[in-house]
Amino acid sequence: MSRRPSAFDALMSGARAAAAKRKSNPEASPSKKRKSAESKPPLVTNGEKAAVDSVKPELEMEISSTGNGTADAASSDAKQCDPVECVKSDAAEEPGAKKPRAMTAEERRAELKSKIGSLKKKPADFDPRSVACWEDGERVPFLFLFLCLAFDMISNESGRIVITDIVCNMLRTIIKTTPDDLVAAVYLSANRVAPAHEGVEMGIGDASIIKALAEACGGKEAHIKNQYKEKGDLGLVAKESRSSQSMMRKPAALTVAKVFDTFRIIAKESGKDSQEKKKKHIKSLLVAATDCEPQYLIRLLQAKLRIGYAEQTLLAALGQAALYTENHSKPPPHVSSPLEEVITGQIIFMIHLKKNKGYFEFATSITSNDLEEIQNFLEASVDGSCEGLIIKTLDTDATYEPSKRSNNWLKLKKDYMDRWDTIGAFHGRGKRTCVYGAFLACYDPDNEEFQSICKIGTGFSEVVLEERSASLRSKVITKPKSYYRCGETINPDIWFEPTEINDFSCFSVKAADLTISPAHQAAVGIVDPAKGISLRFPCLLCIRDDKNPEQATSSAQVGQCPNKMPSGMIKADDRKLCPPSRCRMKLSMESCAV
DNA sequence: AGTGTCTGCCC
DNA sequence: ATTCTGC
DNA sequence: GCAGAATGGGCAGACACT
Repeated sequence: MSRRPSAFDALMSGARAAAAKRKSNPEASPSKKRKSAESKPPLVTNGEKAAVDSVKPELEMEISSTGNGTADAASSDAKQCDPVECVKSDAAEEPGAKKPRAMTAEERRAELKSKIGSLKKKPADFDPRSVACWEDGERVPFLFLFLCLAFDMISNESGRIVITDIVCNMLRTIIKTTPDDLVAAVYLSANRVAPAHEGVEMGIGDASIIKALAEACGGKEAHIKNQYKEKGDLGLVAKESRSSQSMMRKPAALTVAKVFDTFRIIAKESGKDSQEKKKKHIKSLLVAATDCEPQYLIRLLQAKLRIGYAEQTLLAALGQAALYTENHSKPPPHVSSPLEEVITGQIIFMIHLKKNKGYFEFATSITSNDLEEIQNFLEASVDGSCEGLIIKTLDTDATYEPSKRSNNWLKLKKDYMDRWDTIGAFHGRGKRTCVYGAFLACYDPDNEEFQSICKIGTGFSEVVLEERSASLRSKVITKPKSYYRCGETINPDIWFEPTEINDFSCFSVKAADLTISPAHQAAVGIVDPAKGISLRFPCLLCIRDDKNPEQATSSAQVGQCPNKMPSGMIKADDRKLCPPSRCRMKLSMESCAV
């Protein structure tokens, strides 16, 4: 259902008063020039403040406007006259228009690109008008947003401060010129379509995107998939496979508002043929996209912007932008605080329990600071099929704080350790392009079959991943061996020679648990006639490259019983609970986020 | 109506 | 979920 | 220590396909 409210949501839900104000004035057409239309006090800062404050209310308005418009997506598309066109005609009608000739799209882009660098200035030195190549009130070009966020800007920066400054300046630019677009810009750059607690999702995944992409560029799905594997970035694939259909008439340039609206429409589509409709919307965006736009459109759809910038940075930038554009004399009324939301959540929870005739009960607990005692209690809990313990300090005032990790509440869990061979791998994506992103581990029951047990994609340092990828690349075979047994839903990109032929090297893997798996085949037939066993939270510990290894875990061992696995080793964590020599299992402590 | 695929969400 | 990396 | 970006198993619900 609804997720935990984030700081982002809290911020975005500011100033309902402004909402009321705006709702009473719904005529304010976004495509009209703001200066004259709103005729707010001459003091710009006030206008900007309103813009910042009204982020949420505006969103609500937009939602309702698109929602009430028409059920049919196409017509609602059409109804929203293209913002750029509107503005252009506006300008043409206006006798005193500053810019006599509308620039061509290319000219605009060139201008934008040449100016965009100054976003890097310290906010104090930044003139929020200096980079805008659109007029006040004109819809902000989508390209602007993603030139800022990606092109030579953020993606080439690694310092948080600089990135925050850039985003801050970007937001200020929008606030200054087209405050109506702020909501869309903020949501887009947060890669969201609605506040988290509303649970609105686009319902678009890689598979749908690949289909849309294939149709958009007239290629085959398989081809797109291969490109994806090769390039590790669907966005790049989109960018490079430009539409093959010649476009006689270039659609109007994408705007921030247009993209955001379309995303909302996509999110709202449901029921029969909804997938088809979503695909259509995506294609329509792609057709209109130029430059690096396809790349970021696709990345947005995937919710993988991966430019080293995400919610927290946006938050900081938003706050900073607000500081630069207003005087924060009075906090907006009725800002719902995170605390409020939490309380609300609890009430809902209790109602829910009542409905379902649930009840509370105290967890089994001990009070102790004796390590051995805790250790025994942990083992008892594990024997009782619990995941582990929650440890809570009694010294400090350890209240539960949602979404926060602290050392006052800790999860205490056990780990399993074992060694597995590798029979396959998957191409890495993003920063793992060109290396394998995950490996298919298996175990070998008495040398007759290699049965898949899990994929492993975490625990690799970059160096290890590089090395492993390099050394395994020479072991690639075209088809899985007949004695590789692996669930049908698991399709590695690459298969490897069996490890007998390799120089023996297997993975030391740790896991939180063993589970009966519908997908993996380890020890199939032992625990279940059709199901195998898999690992929960598998994670690479190290790679054993010795020539004379002990054998990897055998079928008998795994098959015995989940939760009863012989544990390999004993390695204490940074925060030791007990001396390693006494541990039979690794104690993994983490702060508790519940 | 039954099965398969995809997505989101949980951990 | 777990983990690694750069700041 | 934080933020971000890689990656895991498994399940339920929604659609699409047959």
